[in-house]
Amino acid sequence: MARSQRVTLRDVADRLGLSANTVSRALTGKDQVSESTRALIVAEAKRLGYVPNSHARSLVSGRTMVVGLVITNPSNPFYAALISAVERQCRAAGYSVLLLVTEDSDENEERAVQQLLRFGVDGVLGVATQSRSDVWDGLSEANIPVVQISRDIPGRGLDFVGIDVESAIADAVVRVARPGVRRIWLLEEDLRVSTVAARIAGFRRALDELGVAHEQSLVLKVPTRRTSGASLPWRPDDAYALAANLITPDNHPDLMITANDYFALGVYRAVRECGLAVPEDVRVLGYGDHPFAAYLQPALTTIRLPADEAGTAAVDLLLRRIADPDRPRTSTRLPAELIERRSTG
Amino acid sequence: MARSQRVTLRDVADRLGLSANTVSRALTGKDQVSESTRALIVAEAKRLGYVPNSHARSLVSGRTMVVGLVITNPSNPFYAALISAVERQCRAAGYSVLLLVTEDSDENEERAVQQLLRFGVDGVLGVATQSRSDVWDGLSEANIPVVQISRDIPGRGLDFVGIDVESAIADAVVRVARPGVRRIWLLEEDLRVSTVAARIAGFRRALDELGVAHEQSLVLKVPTRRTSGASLPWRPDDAYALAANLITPDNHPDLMITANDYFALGVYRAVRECGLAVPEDVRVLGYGDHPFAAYLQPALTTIRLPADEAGTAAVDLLLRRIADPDRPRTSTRLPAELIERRSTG
DNA sequence: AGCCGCAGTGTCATCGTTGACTCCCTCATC
DNA sequence: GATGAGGGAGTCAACGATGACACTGCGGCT
Repeated sequence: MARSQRVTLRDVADRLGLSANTVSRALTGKDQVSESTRALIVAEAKRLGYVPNSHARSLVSGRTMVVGLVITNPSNPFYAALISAVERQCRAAGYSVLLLVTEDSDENEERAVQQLLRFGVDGVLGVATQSRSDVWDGLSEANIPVVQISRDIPGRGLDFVGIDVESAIADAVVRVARPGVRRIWLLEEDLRVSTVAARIAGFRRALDELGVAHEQSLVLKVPTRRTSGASLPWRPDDAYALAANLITPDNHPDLMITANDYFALGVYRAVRECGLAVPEDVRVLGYGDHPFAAYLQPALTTIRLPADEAGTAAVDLLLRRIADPDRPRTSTRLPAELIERRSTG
Repeated sequence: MARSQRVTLRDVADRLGLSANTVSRALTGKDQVSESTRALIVAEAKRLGYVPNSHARSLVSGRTMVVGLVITNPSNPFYAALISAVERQCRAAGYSVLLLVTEDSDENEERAVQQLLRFGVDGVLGVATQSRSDVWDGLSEANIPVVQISRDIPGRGLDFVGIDVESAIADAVVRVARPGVRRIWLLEEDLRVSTVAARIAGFRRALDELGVAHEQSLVLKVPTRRTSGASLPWRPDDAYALAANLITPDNHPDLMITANDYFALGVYRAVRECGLAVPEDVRVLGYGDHPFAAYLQPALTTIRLPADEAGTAAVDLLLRRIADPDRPRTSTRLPAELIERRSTG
C-alpha cells in the first residue's frame, strides 16, 4: 500500500490548469468564480477525494471550529448525558468537540487548559474542579470564551449554566416531609464543590421552612475515593457502610436524603438490614433520577436533572459568546423536577 | 480588554535577539543549543506565556497528536467507561481526544469520518454503526490507522479490540442453568450489530451444550427507540412492556437472559406482577454488571464487562499501529466474568 | 601556520489555505 | 471608437512552526 499523499488544493488546481486560489474560492462558496468553472472544480475535487486540511485553514483564519469540553468523569451519568447533548449541539452548529477529562484533579485540569490553548479552540465548556479558582484565567487572557457548567466559579466573569440545586433540594424536602418528620439526614459526597454546598444549603433552608431544629439533623459525608479508573464516582457500598454504622432501630432519621440515587441503594439495604422499612420508618429521597429509581422496591422518589437542557443551553450560550465577545455575562440556573414515588410515602 | 495577540516563537526570539528557529530547537529539546541560551529561552518563553500553536506544528510535521474517538452513545455506561479509559490512556501518551458521537446513524458516522479526515488525526478508535461496512475505508485510504472497538467489521483489515461476548454468554448460561431448566428466553436489543449477534450465538451454543431443544426457547427483541436525546439507550419500561405481555403463570421461561441489566429491571417487575418469583419460578441473568445489580431484590446475577481494559488495550494497540503501520493486524477478545448472585438461585 | 571538525546559530523554504491585491478581458456606455 | 465598470482569474504574502542547509567561530590536529 503506497503511502498515498493527501490531495490538496494545488492538486485539484493543477489538474484543471487553474490556480489554487480559484479552487479555494470555488469550494468555499465565494462568488468570484463563474458557475461553470465552479462546477468543474467541485466535480474534480470530489473525483480526487479532496478533503480540506483544517490545520492549514485554522492557521490562517484563526478559527478552529473546535470546542473544548472539560469533564471530571464521563461515567457520571449526568456528565454522560451532558457530553451527548453538547456534542450533538456542537455538531449541529458545525463544531467538533475536543474532550478533556480531569478526574477532579488540579493537575489534569491545568494540563487540559494548556491543551486547549495549544489548540486555540474557539471556546470551552467546562466543569471545574474548583480546587483553585485561577486555572481558567489563561483561557480568558487568550480571549477564549469559557462557559462553566454545573459548578460555578464566581467572580471570574465567566458565563455559567447549571441547575438550581439549592431550590430543588429545599422544595423537594419540604414537599416530602409530611407532619411527623423531625429527624432529617443528608448523605453527601465528600467533595469541596459548589453543587455539594448548594445541596447542603437547600437542606438547611428546608429545615428552617419546616421549623425543624438543626440539632435534630445531620449531614453525613461518604468518603470519596478518587476513582482513577473508568468507574462510577459513587459506590452504593460506601453509602451502605456509612449508613449501616449509624442507623439502628433506636436511632434513625425519619427522612434520608442522598446526594445521588446510588447512595440511596446503600441506604435501602442499611435500613432493611436493621429491620426497618422504607418508607414506613425511613423515607428516602434520592437525587438524579437514574433509570433504575422507578424500579426499586419501593420505587425511589428523586430529583430529575435536566442534563440535556443544560448541555444544549451551554452550547447555545457559548456560540452566542463567540459571536459577540462583549455581550454581558450570563448565569442560568435551570429548575429540577421532583419525581414523587413510593419511597417517601 | 485588548485583543491580546497570541505569543509566537518570533516574539520570544525577537526579545532575545535570536532566531525563531533557535527558540524552536531550545523548546523542543533538540541538542543543538547551548545550555545557557536554552535556559534563557525557556525563562523568556515562560515569562511571555508562550504556548506552541499545534496547528502550525501539525501542518509541517504531518502529525497532530490527536486521536479520534467515535462512539454511538456516551450515555451507555459501557461506552462511558470506555471513553474514560481511552481518554486517560491517550492523555498519558500525550494525545488528545476528538470525540464524535454517531447515535448509531449512518449519516453521522459518515460525517464523523469526514471530520477526522479534515483533522488528519493520527489514529481513530471507533464503535461502528455497522449498517454499512465501507464507511471507514476513507480513513484507511488516507493511511489513518483505525482500531474497531466492541463491534467488529470483518474483512476490512482493521485492528479490533472487543469482548468475547459469545463465550461469555454461552458459559454463563450453562453455568446458571441447573437441572430442571428447560425453557430459556433471551431478551435482546433490536439492533443489527455484531454484539447482539454474538449474544444470540452464545445463547444457541448454550442450548446445544445443555441439550435443550431450540423449540423450547425464544429470542425476544425489545423495540429500539432511536434516542435522539442524551438518554440511556435501554429503557426498563420497554423490556417490561414486552415481558409483561408474554409472561403468565402458565407460560414463562425458567431462565430469562437480558441484553443488559436495565432490561432485567423490567423483567423483575413483569415476573413479580403475575405472581411469580425470582429466582424460584424464573431465574434472571443480566448483562453488564451495572452498579445497581448487586442491590436489587434479589441481587442480580450478571456478566461484568471489562470496559476499562478494553479501552486501555485499544489505545495501546492504536499507538503500536501508529508506530508501525506494517505490523500484522490484531484481533483481541477479552473475557467477561460471570458474577453470580441470588437471581439465579 | 593551516586545516578540519564541530558546536552553536542563522537563513530559507515549506506545510495547505486564505486574504489582499493585481491583471485582463468583455461588455455597456457615450 | 475610446472609456469605464466589473466579473473572473492569477500572484503574492502570510499564518507559526520545523527541517535542511549554510555559516561562524573556536579548538585541536598535523
